[in-house]
Amino acid sequence: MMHPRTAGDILQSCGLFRGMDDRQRSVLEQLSVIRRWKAGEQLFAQDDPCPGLFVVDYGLVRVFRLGLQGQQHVLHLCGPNQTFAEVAAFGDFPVPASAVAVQPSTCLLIPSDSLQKELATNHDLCQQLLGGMSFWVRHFVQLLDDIVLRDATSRVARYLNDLPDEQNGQLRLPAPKKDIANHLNLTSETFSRVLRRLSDEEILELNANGAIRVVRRERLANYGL
Amino acid sequence: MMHPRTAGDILQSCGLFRGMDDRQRSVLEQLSVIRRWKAGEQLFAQDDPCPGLFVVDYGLVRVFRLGLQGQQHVLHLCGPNQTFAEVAAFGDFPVPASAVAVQPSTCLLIPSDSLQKELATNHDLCQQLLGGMSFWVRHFVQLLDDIVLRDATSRVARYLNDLPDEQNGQLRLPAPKKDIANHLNLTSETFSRVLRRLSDEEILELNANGAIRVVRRERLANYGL
DNA sequence: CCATTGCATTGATCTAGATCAAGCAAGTTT
DNA sequence: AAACTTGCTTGATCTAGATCAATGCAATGG
Repeated sequence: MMHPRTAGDILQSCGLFRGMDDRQRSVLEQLSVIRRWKAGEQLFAQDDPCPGLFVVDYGLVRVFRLGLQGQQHVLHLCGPNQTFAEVAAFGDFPVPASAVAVQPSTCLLIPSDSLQKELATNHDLCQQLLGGMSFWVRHFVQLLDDIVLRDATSRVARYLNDLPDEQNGQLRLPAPKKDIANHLNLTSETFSRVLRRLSDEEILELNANGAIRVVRRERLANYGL
Repeated sequence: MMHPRTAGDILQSCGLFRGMDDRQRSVLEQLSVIRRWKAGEQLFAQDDPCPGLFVVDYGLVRVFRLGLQGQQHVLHLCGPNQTFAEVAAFGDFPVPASAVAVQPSTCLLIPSDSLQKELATNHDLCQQLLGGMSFWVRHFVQLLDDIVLRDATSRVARYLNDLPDEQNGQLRLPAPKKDIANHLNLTSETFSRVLRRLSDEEILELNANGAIRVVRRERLANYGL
C-alpha cells in the first residue's frame, strides 16, 4: 500500500479543512506529522493527554469507550479523511475514549500544543473547528436517539441506508461486523439475525464473501423511517 | 417571582460567557432579548429554524427528540444559567430537538443572525463557543455510555451522585421524576423501583413530599463506580 | 502442512426492564 | 364538594435482545 498523498492532499480532502484557503492550510501542514500503525495497535488510551487532532489518510480506526467491567462501546469508526480527537485536542483535556487501528492505518496528526497556539490567533481555523464540533454534537445526538428511540432492525436499516453504495445497491461494510454491531449497541449475534431477517424480507441480498446488496432501497429507507 | 437580573447578570453567571471581559459581554448584551414562557409552552419545535442561543434565567426547559411513533427522549433538562440551542444557532441549521417549558421560565435569547454576524469577526467569542461546544460533546458522550454501558440502578446512582446536594445529603430533583426517568432512558415505573431499592439498601432515605436524602454517599458513588 | 485464533452464523434459553393494570394523593376545574 | 386530571407507586406479566453454546470457515503462523 503506497502513500501517494501529501499532508496538503490529506487536509484538502478532509471536510473539516476543505473551506480554508491554501495559505491557511499550508500553515497547518507545517504543524502536522504523519504516523503509521499496524492492525491492532493502539493510538491512544482513554484518559491519556490528547496527542492532537487526527486525520485518517488510509486504514480504519476504532474509537471506543471503556465501561466499568471492561466492556467497550464503539463511538466511531473512522475511515479515510475523517477526523477524531479534535475536541480534546483544542480543549486541552484528556481524551475521553481509546483508539485502536482496525486495519494498518496512516494518519496525519496535528499536535495539541501547536493546534492550540495556532487557534489563539487564527480566526478562520477557529471557525472551521466550530463547524467540526457541531458535526460531533449532531453525530452523537443522532447515535443517541438511534439507540434510545429505535429497535434493532430499524437501527440497522438506517445504518445500511446511510452507507454510500458502490454501484446498483452494492454495499461495502467499512468495518468487521462485530464492530459495527457494537457501534449500534447490538451483539454480533443480533446483528447477524437482523441481516438475515432483512434478507428473508427480500430487502437485502446476502452474497458470498459477505457482500450485501440492497434490493429494495425504498423499503430499507422506510424501515429507518 | 421577580426578575431582578439584567441581561448582563445572566450572561455573567453563565459558564459559557464567564471567561469574557465586560466589554465583550456588553456587546452580546446589546444583541440579546428577554423572553418568557408559561409552563407547558413550546419554545421551538424540532426542525424549526433556530431562533438563537438561549440562556435560562429562571425556570426549567425540557429539550427532547421526537421518535418515529411520537415517543420522546429528553436530551437535556436546562435550569438557570444553562444554555441550549447554541450548536444550531451558529451553525445555521434547523434545531435538532424540541423545547418546552416545564415550569414558567424566562430566558435570554441571542438571535441566530446577530450571533453569526458577531462570530464572524469576534475571535474571543469564537473561542468561548468552541469551549461551549466541547461541553456538549462531552455531555452526550457521557449520556451515551451511561445508557449503553450501565444498568438502570447504576445510571440512577450516578445521576443522583452528580446532583449538587443542598445540605448534609439532602437532594432536590430539578425536574419531575418522569422527565428525569426519560432522560436516563427509563420508564417512570423503573425509576420508582430503583429509588425504592436504593432506599431498601439504606443508601437513600425517601421522605414525605418526595424529598431524597443520601445516607451513604460513598456507597452511592461506588454504585456509579 | 496442520494447529491456532478470530469472525460469523444459528439455535436454545434467560432476564432486565417494558408494558399493562390498579390504586392513591394532590391539585384544578366546574 | 364532586368530578377530573396528573404524577407517583406497586404488582403481575410479557418480550426484545442478551447470553450461552455449538459449528463452520477463513486467515495466520510455526
